[in-house]
Amino acid sequence: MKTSGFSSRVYAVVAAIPSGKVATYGQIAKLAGAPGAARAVGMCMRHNKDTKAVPCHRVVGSTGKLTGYAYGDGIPSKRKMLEREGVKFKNESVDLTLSGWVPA
DNA sequence: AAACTGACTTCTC
DNA sequence: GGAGAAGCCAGTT
Repeated sequence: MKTSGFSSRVYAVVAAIPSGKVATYGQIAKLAGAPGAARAVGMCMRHNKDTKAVPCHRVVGSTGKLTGYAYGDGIPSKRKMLEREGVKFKNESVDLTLSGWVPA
């Protein structure tokens, strides 16, 4: 669905996340031009249908905790994919200190 | 147009 | 650090 330009910006930002790194919803919202709209970002991700065009699995919570994921087995599958890309995990959360995406 | 919902974030206990 | 409550933003109904 077209929804709005905001969603398009969100998709663009998420698509810009390099492999082996993860970004938080707040970070994406800020880069998308709507700081604080972390929830809105998550909504777009859920609506997203192109997981390969928009790696929503590289999007995690502020603490690195894996949230949502409407594909595969959900969280478990998401976690597995990230680990495969080289993302460091702390139990059920991502180690943002090592795998946190830092936009240029 | 108003109200509700949601893959969030932050504060306080 | 974990549990509970309040606040924000955009989208959907």
